[in-house]
Amino acid sequence: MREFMAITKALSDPNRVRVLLALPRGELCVCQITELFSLAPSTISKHLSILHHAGLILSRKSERWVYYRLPDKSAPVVIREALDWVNKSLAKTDEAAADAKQLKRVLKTDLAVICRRQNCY
Amino acid sequence: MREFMAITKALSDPNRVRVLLALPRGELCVCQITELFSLAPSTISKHLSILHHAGLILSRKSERWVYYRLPDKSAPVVIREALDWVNKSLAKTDEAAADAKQLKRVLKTDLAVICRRQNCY
DNA sequence: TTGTTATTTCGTCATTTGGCGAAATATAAA
DNA sequence: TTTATATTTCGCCAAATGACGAAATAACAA
Repeated sequence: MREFMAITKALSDPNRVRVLLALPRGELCVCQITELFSLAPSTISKHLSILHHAGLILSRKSERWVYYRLPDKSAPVVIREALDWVNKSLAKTDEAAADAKQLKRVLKTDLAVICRRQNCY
Repeated sequence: MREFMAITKALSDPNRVRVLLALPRGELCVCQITELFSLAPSTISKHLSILHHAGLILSRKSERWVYYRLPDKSAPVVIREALDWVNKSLAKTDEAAADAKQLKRVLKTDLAVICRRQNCY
């Protein structure tokens, strides 16, 4: 029950759901997600921490960057079903399409440029 | 997206999830649910309103009582999948078992007796 | 070493949430 | 009608939440 509530609480914020919708195309580092949503890095970090704590995303550290990704088929059933439900329900919505478009732009931009941009906040 | 977030927000409170776990055995009126969870009637009413607004439960008024139930197969896919996910994930947990046991006791008790008991709060 | 940079943690603030009791509403009974 | 009762709405309060910037941490570069 505790584990399940961690998942539903993680899913109860729209920005966290948007993160889950952005990740199926592949892992993203914190600054890319920050750029995608135009929120403060500390805010994004908190959201990612909540998603990670619930088991909805995994992380990998490489050099100076932390990359977050969706778990694979070996994840617990409750997690896989939650992620399937989210994607099936929202993948084709306008919001997801708008984020996908913006994500394409972010992915085209050099990572160093994006990270430097964060200092403006 | 808005509709989806109404569902995830409704699922983000443990007492509301407990309501969904209590209903598969059949509809319950507000005072039965109030008795089951030992919360104030106004609190239960608010929870039921949130679940109802999200489409996770349906209501029926009969005489002085309002009965809440789970939607049937004709409900939107997003709703059915959410309810399936909740039940599949939690039906066999200790919390659900404890509530089921308590529910049996509530169902054995005369409705009039239960309702009168609410005045004690 | 020192400095740079990506991320996280901490402290603060405004908003939301979940709880309650009192009052309002709606329906049945007298 | 008046009374009783089941539920909802309203107003309040304490706690949780989501946002931010500043400071701390971690890892690379000079």
